[in-house]
Amino acid sequence: MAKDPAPALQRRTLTLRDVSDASGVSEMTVSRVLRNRGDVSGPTRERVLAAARALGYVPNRIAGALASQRVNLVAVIIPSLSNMVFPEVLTGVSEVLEDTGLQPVVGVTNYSPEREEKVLYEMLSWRPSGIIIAGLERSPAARAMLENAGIPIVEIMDVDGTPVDSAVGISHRRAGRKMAEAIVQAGYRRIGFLGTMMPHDHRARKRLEGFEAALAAQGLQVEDREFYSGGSALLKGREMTEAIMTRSPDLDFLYHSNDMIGAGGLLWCLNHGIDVPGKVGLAGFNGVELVQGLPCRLATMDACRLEIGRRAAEIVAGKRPDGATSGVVIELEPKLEPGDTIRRI
Amino acid sequence: MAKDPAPALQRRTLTLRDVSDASGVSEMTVSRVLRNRGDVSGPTRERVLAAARALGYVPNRIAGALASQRVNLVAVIIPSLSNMVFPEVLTGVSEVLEDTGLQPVVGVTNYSPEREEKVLYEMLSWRPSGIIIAGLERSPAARAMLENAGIPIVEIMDVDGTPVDSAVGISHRRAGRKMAEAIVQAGYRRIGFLGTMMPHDHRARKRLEGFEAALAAQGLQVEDREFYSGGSALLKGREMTEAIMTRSPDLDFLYHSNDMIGAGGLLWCLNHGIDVPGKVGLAGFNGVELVQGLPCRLATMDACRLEIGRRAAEIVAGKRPDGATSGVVIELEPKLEPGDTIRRI
DNA sequence: TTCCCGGCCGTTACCGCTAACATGCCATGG
DNA sequence: CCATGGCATGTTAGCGGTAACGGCCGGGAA
Repeated sequence: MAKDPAPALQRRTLTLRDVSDASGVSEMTVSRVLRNRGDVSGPTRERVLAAARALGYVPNRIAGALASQRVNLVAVIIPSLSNMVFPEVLTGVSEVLEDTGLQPVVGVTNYSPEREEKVLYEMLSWRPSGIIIAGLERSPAARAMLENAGIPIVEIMDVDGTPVDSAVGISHRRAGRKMAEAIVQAGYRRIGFLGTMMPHDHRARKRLEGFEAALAAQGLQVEDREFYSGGSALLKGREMTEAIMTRSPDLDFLYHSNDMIGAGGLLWCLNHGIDVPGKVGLAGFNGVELVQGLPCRLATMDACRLEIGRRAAEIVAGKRPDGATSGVVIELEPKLEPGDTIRRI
Repeated sequence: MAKDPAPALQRRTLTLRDVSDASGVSEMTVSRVLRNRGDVSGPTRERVLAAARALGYVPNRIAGALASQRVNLVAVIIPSLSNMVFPEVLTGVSEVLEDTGLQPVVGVTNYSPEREEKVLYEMLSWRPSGIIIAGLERSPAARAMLENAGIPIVEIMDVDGTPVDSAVGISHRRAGRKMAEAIVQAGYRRIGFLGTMMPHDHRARKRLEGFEAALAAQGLQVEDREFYSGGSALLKGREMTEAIMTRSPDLDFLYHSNDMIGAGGLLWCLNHGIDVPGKVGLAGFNGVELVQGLPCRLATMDACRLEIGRRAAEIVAGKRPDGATSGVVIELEPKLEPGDTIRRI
């Protein structure tokens, strides 16, 4: 922003008044210049900008927001930052918000409904002009807060449920189903499942539900399953795969609830000389970049993370072609990427 | 928070006034109750809380912050969210801030000085009560903003330089040096380097500088090098390793600027039946969880990310034993984890 | 010339909340 | 008995901006 190093020894933080004094115009005029709003003559504008820069003035948005009843913040509430999927959603959001004057503010819930409630409350207390929040399942209190917020709400990642307002995501039930169908189609019959032990990861649960439903439709079922929580997902993937394959050596497919444990499973199989995808097939979920670097490409399903972030941001920013900022529901289509770990028929 | 779903059909957002009307006391008393400050009788407190809950009132922090001149926000400014290292720093920060009433707000710069300047300006305009910011290198304007902010500033990750105020981190030069010494000690002599092409990743640069300096002290040098930018780091690690080993087949050690490309390199070596660590040794940097899941543990150096986050937060929160909130410099000691990819002597 | 209009800038009244002070009440002690 | 003091509550005056409106001035239209 400014290019001059501001003067040393500042007693208190600067206000519009300081800039107006320094440039000989009213505070209102300074405000107009700094916001680029209303008519100000060229020379005046220059004088004001010079003064502001020289002083190192940084506007006080708190005061500005209170007076104008407008806040350029969009709350983005997500369960976690550590699993590669949400950072990509954020990238999409930032991209779209970039030139709107709006700014994303991130809150993390750690998959805890209590924390979600707290984070939401905290966010709302700053009166953001929109909310993007992961998932459709939440406590009654959280739902009430969203309903009464009076701002655009976009629930993301998932469309299997009833949104408060708008929603952008994929159907995880359908994703699970699709994967099951592809697996059965490829001739696998004795299928194992490996996943996380997170009661609040509703999307993983829905994928499994869809997966099992599709198997059932073919007269099949999940033969064995293995769960974990915490720790290095890659390592857990190895360990769980070892465990399940020892216990049920006749499994011919391992469906993992995410790519990271899937990668671990793949590494274990390759290490043990198991023929992939001949003897055992593998699949994960999310389509993270990582899988491209593995010795052979893990089958996965792209969760459309970037696109979800973009579309959600477009809604809150009023950037949709139809201008709608509420009641929009967008279901994206996850793409199956068979990679090298499902037999080609 | 509240447990009742708030009443439907809210015309405008609620204010203290609405709660005070509903509970028959003054706004000031409501304010006292909601902030748990000052004396309020038990019954009054109950009535007020009940009314607030029933209405679904959410305080307006904007007004509160303006009136009290206090903001419970701590700005955390980092280069990226997508490489596993900063989320862990954030975890440490959140942990410590948890019970202080302070709240972290994240800004991402994408390793761009211009964006850093913008993000910082934006953050400062909300008058946070502290700043935690990655790195020591920044534009004069950014430095000036920090110097004039009048709040605790903690620069994190790195201590090789002059902090504006406080700093918590490791010496990346020393980290590079230490790794070089361990490698030479183990008998490796023809050493290659693989890294990112990011002119603004000063910490990676410093590690390389330290690394080369230590080699030079032993009469050695980096024999070949390979750089990348963008894409899946794991895949790039494989590709770069293939490239460098094809070009310089006599290299006996590959030092990677981060664990992700190191993991890619390791997978490539294992895939090509190269004896690790006998014929070729490998090392990365960061100590990310991921490396534990690889077929053999990549040598790495823990960057103390969690601890850095914690210590930084303690400073801005005034939680240090000595209560200092400025001028604190903490150098943490990165630990070499030799794993299985450096010969044991 | 008069009138009107648009460019430019200032004045006033808040935005919703809290610090600081004022007030009323009751129990207590001299 | 009244002064004293602590509790519980109310009143007042901003915090630092901005919306809305008003005033002044110069120039083109009537």
